[in-house]
Order: sequence, then structure tokens, then C-alpha cells
Amino acid sequence: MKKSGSSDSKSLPAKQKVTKVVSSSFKKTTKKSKKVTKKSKYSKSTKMLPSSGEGQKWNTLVHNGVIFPPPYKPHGVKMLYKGKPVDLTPQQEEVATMFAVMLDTDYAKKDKFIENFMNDWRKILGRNHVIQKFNDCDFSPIYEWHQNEKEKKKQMSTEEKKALKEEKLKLEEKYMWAVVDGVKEKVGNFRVEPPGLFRGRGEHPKMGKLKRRIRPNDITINIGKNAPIPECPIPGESWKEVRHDNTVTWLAFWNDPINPKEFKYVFLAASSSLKGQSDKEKYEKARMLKDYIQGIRAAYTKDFVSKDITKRQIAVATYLIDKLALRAGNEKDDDEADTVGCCTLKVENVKCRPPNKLEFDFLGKDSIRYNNVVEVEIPVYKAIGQFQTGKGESDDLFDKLDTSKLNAHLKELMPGLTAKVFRTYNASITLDEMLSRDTKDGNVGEKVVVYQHANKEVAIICNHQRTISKSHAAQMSRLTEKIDELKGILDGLKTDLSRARKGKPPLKDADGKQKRNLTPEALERKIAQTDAKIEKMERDKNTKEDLKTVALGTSKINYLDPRISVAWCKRHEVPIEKIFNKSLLAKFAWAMDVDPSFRF
DNA sequence: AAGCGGACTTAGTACTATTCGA
DNA sequence: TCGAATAGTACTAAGTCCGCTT
Repeated sequence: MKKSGSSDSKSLPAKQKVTKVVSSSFKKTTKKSKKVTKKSKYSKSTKMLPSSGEGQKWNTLVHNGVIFPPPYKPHGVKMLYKGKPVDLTPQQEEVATMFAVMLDTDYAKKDKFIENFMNDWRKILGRNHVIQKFNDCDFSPIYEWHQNEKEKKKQMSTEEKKALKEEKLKLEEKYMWAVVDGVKEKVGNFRVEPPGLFRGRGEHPKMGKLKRRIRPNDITINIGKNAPIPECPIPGESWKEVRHDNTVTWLAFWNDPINPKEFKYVFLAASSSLKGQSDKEKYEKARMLKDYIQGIRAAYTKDFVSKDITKRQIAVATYLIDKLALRAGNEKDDDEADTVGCCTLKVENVKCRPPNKLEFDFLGKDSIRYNNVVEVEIPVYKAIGQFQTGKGESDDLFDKLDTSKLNAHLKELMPGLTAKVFRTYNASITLDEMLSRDTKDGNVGEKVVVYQHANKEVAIICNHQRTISKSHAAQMSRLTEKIDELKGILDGLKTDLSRARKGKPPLKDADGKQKRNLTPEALERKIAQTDAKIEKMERDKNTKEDLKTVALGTSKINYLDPRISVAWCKRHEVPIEKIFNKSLLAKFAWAMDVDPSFRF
């Protein structure tokens, strides 16, 4: 019964199913959607049974393993060394080409990148190779060749492109799906990562190192006991290991060639019910924090002045995580980019600005800068000052603290509470409150703007950033130009209007041609239209400038409880498709039947 | 309680597909 | 209808946190 129930809801193509559920449940009576909620709760709870058994994640698991990138195809284009063409073996050429195709990126200009690349390349060139120094290398012939190849691809007809795509799809089709407890689910990343030069973010000490090719012998497969073991797609080679571990969700993994202590996993796609279930649990935990947050805030406020320095540090750290949505901040190795989170903040990352402001300036995850001046309670301000006294700039601000101590403390306050829950909580509660406060009667477009505004607020809280697009400045000035042009037209119309009112004909236009003689009423209408157009363009221009460094997607995908959005859409008759794209609809299938009255 | 292996979520960017506006 | 702008997807790096061992 369980199986038929769940496969029923899953075997349909997600796309159709989701939109159907949405559009039918919208506008309909709440009675109906309540029924749906109950039903799904029932089927979910029966489905939970297998997973509730001691960390068990599945009963049966069937899949076809992973697909490997094609072997390297030598192009034979010779790079130059000291101005002369060099013969390279295919293997040597492959690595040279990896660098050549990056010639127009910032990476190729960084000393560290070049150094690491040269070290690994030289190993493949061999000790006595003619190529010795980077500065004598000229990769441009290979670069030109690559540009040419790209251009050729672009010039292909639509039919040719389509055929190529279909061919690829055919080849990959069988790897795209897994069957988990009898339900067909999409696999997330079934393609093994191709070899390349490591592109670490920020000042990563390993940037430019060769990420070697992964072979079947590097890969461990996880699959159901009774399922057929996936055939190794490379003839003559075999998997490293086959496991049957149903306490984990990965289908395969290999050791990261850049950092062999770490793993690269193949998981199910975000649309799978396994992922959906844990996503829901994440938000339920964040909602639980709602009931504890008052007490937690009261407790840490009290501990700002605790005589126990560890307690004081825990209190201040928790405050920062809560108020500023900082990440926990685990320790990092020397062979990683130098970034910090809350627990790893250095003295130099926080400056006291009298009387009670703090300026934060540090590189966080992905080396994204966090720079923010905030007013804090006096006791926090004082405590930070105390933590800093007698320390050097690069010393830990919270010397008595690390993430495990902090999380251990949080767990005493609420079951399962960890630092990251605060980010989820604050993001989702902000969306919920802003939506309910700011949504006014109006058309769908206006409501969507309210949503986007709330989304932006959350993105700023979480410091989700993006790089300014290369064409941003040009786009802005083009907008300004257009606005000016419209303003010119507006002036002309106004002149014409006053002349028309006096019964005079309009002035000649810029080209000296006679304009049509319009009635004052028609002119007034035109003026109003142009005015509205200008206003809209200026609004668009402002939001564009506002959002040039803000990434809205990350919070939507990871921090905002989708049920808030779905329920809001239902309440305000906004089609959910205006808020969630196809992949988000699939990812959030579990949230679609939420009651319209749902609040976070 | 430190340290580490392990598993999972979160993140920005590069590339592609689709939509928009002259 | 075309190229530019925008939206969507693929990719994989970089975090968090758990639980086991020493």
C-alpha cells in the first residue's frame, strides 16, 4: 500500500504533476486543500516508517552507476616555446590545452595559479623537457584553435545542434534515473567530473593544480543488495568497490584528486523525495526555533556580562549568529583559502566604532566579503572590546570557542539546534513577516514586486552576492540615455500642448518635419503615457542598480521555507509559477499542498 | 575533548535557453 | 525578427555538522 501510494505520486512526470496540483488547489475551497494535506500527511507518515528505522534511508536502491567524460582527443596544434613550435605527447598537450583555454580568465594571470599549473605540468613533461619556464611559453596557437572550435559550434545550424543534443541524451538517458524503494527518481550529478585545472575561489593555495582524470578504479558504488551491479562503462576496467549501505543516500563517490581526504558524491537530484524529506525536516527544525527564540535571546543577553569568559564568548557569538546571520565558522587547513565564520573571526575582522557600533570586515564562504557596520547592545560592544584586548590582529576573537562547543551549547537550549538553523529561521521568518505586512490589494505584478523585495531583504541579510555583470555599466548608461530621450519627447509634448491650447500648430520635430496636429486631450494622454513610461524606467533602473551585487536565487533555493511562498500565493491568487521556476517547483513538490493559512 | 573521517547542504559562476524590445 | 537581456541549468567548490576513535 505504501509503495503504490508513493509511486502513484512520483511516477508521473514531475512537471505535469506539480502544475496540476498547484492550479487545481489554488482558488479552490480550503476544504479541498485540507483534505489533500491530510492525505499527504498520511502517506508521508507511512513512508517515514522505513527511514525511522535506525538511520535507514532506503530499502531498495537500483541505478546504473556513473558516466565518464570521453577520452582526450589530441588536436595536434603546436604551442610555441621561445618562439618555436613544440611537439607534445597527447597527455602533455591535454594539460597545455587546459591552460590555453583559460588564457582570457583572471586565473591565468595569477602567480599562484601559474606556479601550481607549471609544477604539475612539468611532472608530465618530464625532467629534461625543452619546456622549462612559463615565461617562454606561448599558448596562443592552442587558444586560437579553441576559439575557432567554439565559433564553429556556434555557427552550426539549429538542426545540427539538436541532433547532437539528442545523441548525447540517448547516451546518458540510463544514468539519469535511479529507483528508490520502487520509485523512479532523478539522479543529480551522474557525470564524473572531467579533468581540468583546479579553480578554487579567492586566494586558494591550490589553484591551478591539475585535477587528474577519474577512472572506474577510483569509484565506490552504493546500491541495493539485490540490484544488479552497474556495468563499468569503460571496457577492461572495474569499480574500486561496491557497497550496499542503506544508511546513506549517495549512489557513488570518489576521492577528490585535489584533496584526497575529501570525497565527491553522486546524490539524487533535489526533486527526489529523499532530498525533499530532509528539506522539510530542516524547515520544521527552524520553525521549532520560533518557540525557543525568546528564551534563547533572553539567556544570551544575560550572559553578555557573565563572569565566565567562555559563557560570555558563547553568548556574544550566538548573538552575532542570530542578529547578523553569520555562519558557524569551522576551523580551516592552511591549504585552503583563508576565510572565516563566526567562531573563527580574527581580532582584525571586527572594529569597535564608539559609542556602540561594530564594523565587520572579513572574507566568508567562497571568499565573499562581509562588510557591515551595525549598532549593537552596549554589553556586546564592551564584551568584544574585552575579547580583543591583549591580542594581536590575527588572533582569534573567540579564543575559548569553536563550532563544536558552540553547537553543543545550542543543543542544550533546543533539541537538534545548531548554528545554521538561525540562518534558516531568520531568513524564513523575515519573508513570512514582510509578505504579510507588505502585501496590498493590487494586481499580480505588484504582488510579485512585494515578494521580490522581501526576497532581496533576505539575500542581503544572508550576504548572498554575485559579481557585477561585465556589461552592467553599459546597460545602466543605455537606460539613462533612453530616459533622457523620453524626457526630451515629454518636453516637446508639453510645448505642443500649450501651443495647441492657444490654437497654434506644433513645432517642427528634430528633423524639421511638421508633426501631426493633435488635440490638447490627445496630447495630455500622450504626456501621461510618457510620464508613466519614464517612471517605470527609472524604477527599473534603480532596482537594477540595487540588485547588481545581490543574488536572490540562493535564499530561494536554500533558506526560504517554500510553504510560506505557496501559502501566500494561494491567499493572494498569485500563480505559483510567478515565484518558482520549473526546477524549484519540482524541488518543492512536498510543499505544494500546504494549507493557505500556513504561516512559518 | 581533540581530531578526523564521513555525509550532507549551501554557494557562486559559467554556460544555455528563452524572452524581450526596437 | 534579430540581437541583447534575462532566466534557467549544470557544475563543482566550500561550507556545516555528526559520530567515532584515541
